[in-house]
This record gives sequence, C-alpha cells and structure tokens, in this order.
Amino acid sequence: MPTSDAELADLLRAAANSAHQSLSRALLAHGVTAAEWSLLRELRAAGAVPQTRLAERLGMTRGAISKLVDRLVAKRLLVRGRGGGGDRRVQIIGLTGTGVLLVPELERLAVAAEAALFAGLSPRERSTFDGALRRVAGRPPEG
Amino acid sequence: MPTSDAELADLLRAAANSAHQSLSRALLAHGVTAAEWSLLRELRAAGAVPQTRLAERLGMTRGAISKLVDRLVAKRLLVRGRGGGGDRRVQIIGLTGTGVLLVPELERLAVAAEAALFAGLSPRERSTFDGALRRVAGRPPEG
DNA sequence: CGAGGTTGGTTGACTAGGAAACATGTTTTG
DNA sequence: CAAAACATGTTTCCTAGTCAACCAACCTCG
Repeated sequence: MPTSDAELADLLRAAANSAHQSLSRALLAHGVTAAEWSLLRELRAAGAVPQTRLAERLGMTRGAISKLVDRLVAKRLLVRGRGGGGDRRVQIIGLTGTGVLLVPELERLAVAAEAALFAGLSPRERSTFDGALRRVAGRPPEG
Repeated sequence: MPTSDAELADLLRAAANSAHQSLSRALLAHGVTAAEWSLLRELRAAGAVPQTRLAERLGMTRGAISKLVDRLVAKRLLVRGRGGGGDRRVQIIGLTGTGVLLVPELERLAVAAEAALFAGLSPRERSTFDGALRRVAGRPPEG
C-alpha cells in the first residue's frame, strides 16, 4: 500500500502548490499573479461576463473576485463598466488595450510552464489524470 | 482537445480545494482543521520530529509550522519539549494524552472522507492518478 | 579558543481569500 | 402597485499562510 487514503488530500495540495508556483514564476516578469491570470484567461474565453459568473467558474467567492478585479483595474488591465443588459447591478468587466495585448503573451508563458510541469506524463496518463481531477473537483467533464 | 494545458493548474487547485473542504467538514465536529490534521498524522507516523522536518514533509514554511503548532498546543493536543538529542535548538513536539486518543478517531473520519471523494475512480485510475500527482508535486514515488 | 557561517525556531508585516453583513437593484407575488 | 424575496457586487473582519528579519544554539576551522 504505497499511499494511504488519508494522504491523498495532502498530495493534491502539494501538486496544486507546485503548479501554482511554477505558473507564478512564469508570470512574474509581467507582474501578474496566477489568480489574476486565471481571471484574465476566463475573461477572454467568455467575453463580457458578470462577476458572479467568474466566481463560479474560478471557484472563488464573489468577494474574492471583487478584490481580484480591483487589483487588475489598479494594474490597468481591466475596466469596469455598466452591463449592456440593462441590469444596473452587474458590473461588466473588460480588458483594456494593454490587457488585450498582454493576454496572448501570458497565454504563451502559461502554456509553456504547464507543459513543462506535465511533461512526464504520457498522453494516456494525462487523460486519466485530467478525468480524475475533474471528478474529484466535482466538475462536469464538459462545460 | 477537451482541456488546454493552461487550465490544468486551475483544475488542480479546484480538486485540491474540493478535497480540502470535504476533509474540513469531516473534522469540523472535533474542532480540528485540515492543516492541523495533516500535522497530527505526520507526527504520529514519524514519532518525535523537529519542526523543520515537518515543514518539509508538509510543504509549508517553518513559520507556518510554528504557528500551526501554537494552535495545536492551545487546543491541548500537542506539547513542546526539549529534544532528546542534546541539541537545545530543536523543539521536539509530541501528542498529549488527549491527542493520542483523538488521532485514531480523526484517522477514521479522514479515511472515510477521502474514500468517498475518490470513490468514482477504479483502482487502476487511482494508481495513475496518484503517480501523476507525485510527479507534478515533485515528490519521489517512495519516500 | 573564537569568529563566521549554519540550522532550528519564532516573530511581525503583509497578502489572498472566506464568511457574513450590507447597499443597491430586480423580480415575484399578494 | 407595494412588499417581500432575491441577485449582484462591495466591504469588514477574520484566518492561515508567506517572507524576511531575527535570536539562540551549534559547528568549523584559522
């Protein structure tokens, strides 16, 4: 029995940590944190989105997103604006010009960092790994 | 391509989060957090250990361990004591009577919680998953 | 021996995030 | 339509980490 059940949570944390650090290092030169990058990526993939949607997608609370957006606005990568939907509660956020320019560069760095991280895994392992993560994370395989 | 490389770090975080929450809920009734449980388990597995060793094993800084130990001492589950090795810097920490009684109960809860979490995976998947996690975490397969 | 580096642990300043209360706007319903 | 329920986002307080400076004890080797 190489690993007892009781250790897997720790192992998961360690792996997540490792990935996080690797990503952070890669993004450091551009002054963007891993969490900020996650939000930027999600934003680009989804276009204009209310913050509540981002909170769900990123697995954070609305409060955390609010602060994260604050930071990105302070860094001039995001702007808040009125939602086009007429609902005046929603704060649609969008990339600034700088943001639009920066995201692809960050994408490049992030992909490289993570490819390196997962390089030791065969495609088959990768697939199993991915599926297992999704199940544990309680996320639908697609969506 | 179901998942781009760039999303795996987030997925890992989500999975770790999910495991953490599940574990936290299970331990809640005993007033012990997931981090505290990790330390207690490590401690029981290893006997008397200097805190630096624990920090390495748990992937935290010494500072974090110091505070974690503070909390467990405050909860009367741990005591600090002089190391038997004659090195008067090391603070060997040990379980109190209460701690010794509590740990097996926590073990039971933790194992149950994590078994539930990983229930959807076949033994084969589990094995691959475990191996992949170790690699990503940068931990030796046996250690 | 003793000066300088090293290791174990603690502390303080700081940070990111969660929980919950809140303000504001929207929807539902009586 | 008014009131109650609900949703969005912000803010406050709290927790649990990191980082870096620090103290104390140990070790090395001139």
